[in-house]
Amino acid sequence: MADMNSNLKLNNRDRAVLLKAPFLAGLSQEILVRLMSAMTVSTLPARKFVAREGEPADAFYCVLSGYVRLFRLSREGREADIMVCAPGDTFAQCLLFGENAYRYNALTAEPTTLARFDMQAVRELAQQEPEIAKAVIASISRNLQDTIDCITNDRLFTAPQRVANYIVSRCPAEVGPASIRLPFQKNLLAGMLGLAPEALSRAFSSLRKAGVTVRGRIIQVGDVQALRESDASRTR
Amino acid sequence: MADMNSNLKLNNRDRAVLLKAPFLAGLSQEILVRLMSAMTVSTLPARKFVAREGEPADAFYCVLSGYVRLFRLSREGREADIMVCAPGDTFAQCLLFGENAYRYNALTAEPTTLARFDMQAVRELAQQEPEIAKAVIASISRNLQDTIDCITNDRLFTAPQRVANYIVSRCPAEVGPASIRLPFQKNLLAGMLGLAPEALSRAFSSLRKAGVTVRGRIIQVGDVQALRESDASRTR
DNA sequence: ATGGCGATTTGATCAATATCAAATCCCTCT
DNA sequence: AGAGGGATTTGATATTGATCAAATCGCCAT
Repeated sequence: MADMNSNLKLNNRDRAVLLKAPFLAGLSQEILVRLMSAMTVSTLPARKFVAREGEPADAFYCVLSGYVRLFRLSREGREADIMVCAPGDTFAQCLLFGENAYRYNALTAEPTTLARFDMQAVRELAQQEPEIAKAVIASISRNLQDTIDCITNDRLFTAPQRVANYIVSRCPAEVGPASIRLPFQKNLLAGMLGLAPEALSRAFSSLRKAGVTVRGRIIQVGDVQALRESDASRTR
Repeated sequence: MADMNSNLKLNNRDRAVLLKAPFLAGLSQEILVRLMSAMTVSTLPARKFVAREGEPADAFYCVLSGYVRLFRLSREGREADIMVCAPGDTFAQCLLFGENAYRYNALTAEPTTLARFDMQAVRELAQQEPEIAKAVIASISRNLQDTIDCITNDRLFTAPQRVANYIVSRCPAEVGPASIRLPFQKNLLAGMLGLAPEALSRAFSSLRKAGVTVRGRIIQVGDVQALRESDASRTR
């Protein structure tokens, strides 16, 4: 990436995200140092490709701030989102011991800071250090679980149900009222849920009767438990 | 599983499948011996649960013969297939260093022989032997790729397109005529492709104009390349 | 606070697929 | 070879969500 701003220094916020990322959390100091020697940090503006489907894969990434959208293109140019990576998420790790080309496009959805891990270097570290191999296994596993959740959501639930599930999953409390703020544009959320933006919008409005109010990025829920158990989450 | 037929001896066919399974292929003799000490073999009749969602996960499995259907249930009892495991496929490996409960149901679709790997034992082996850790990473990665393919298929293609893709993927030749036999009931295939059985049936009949003939489990394709590039694989 | 513009919503329509019911097929067992 | 029964197909209809167009909203820079 020609216009990437690369530097070795992390600001405090990014460092905190990195150390709490599931991939790195729980590793010893010594191991962290070794892993971070295979890492560089860079910041990209919105709408830049981090990776393109078919390109040789020589690095995987951990999002430190911002969001990265992973998607594939059909022959006619329609896009299918695979997932949206938030701070702390890792992507393309599954290419460590497998294919050597990216299997999807990765595009920043907004200005984004990334930790870039050199594939070859980490491959070698993982062979030497069981702790690193374990961290890789754990984080790919989490990825797989999330992807499986995505399939079952798509196949089991309607649009309003998936939206309700998403809202509930982001509410801090299990019961009572809640107010959350979407961390990104509705556009992105629609893609994540496998919906056209119009369908997301209609899903929100169909959730009004379950006590959901939407104003811009702010979503208010009358009662989280009621939403979880509402018709919208049960029909089909 | 009370009615499981457990034995340590593998017949030749099952042994060959096991050694060629992506998870084990390429491992050294010594490592294989150690892994197989954490393994037992068992044969189950059709329609037996190998695992149930929520149950503590103390083993993962490699299919040696037969088929295992992985699926989740909605609250109302509708089922969503996640994948169908064929001989050589491994499942539930992603629980090695993560959750300790199965995240989905696993049900034999027909009489099935399985290699059962003790989770705890393999966990320890993977910590000691980088080669094993590497094999685990590679096979979970493959799993993740397949699951991602599944999502993009669902989101990008219509029923006839997905069916056409499936047929093409199973044809031995890239071009010219082909005749394949479905390895299992159409029921299962429908689930794999995220379709109701009726929709699969209609998809097949809509592929007649692309040169596909179906009689029982036998599928004849006039020209594989034509099918790959047909409208059925391109519309949308 | 205000203007402007991209993002979102709303409306109308259409295409895809689920669902339920009935007819037919095909595999297996005798 | 024939019967029986589950699997599959076909038909009719209902739902869901995509698509295209137009109206409106809300965010951001003045």
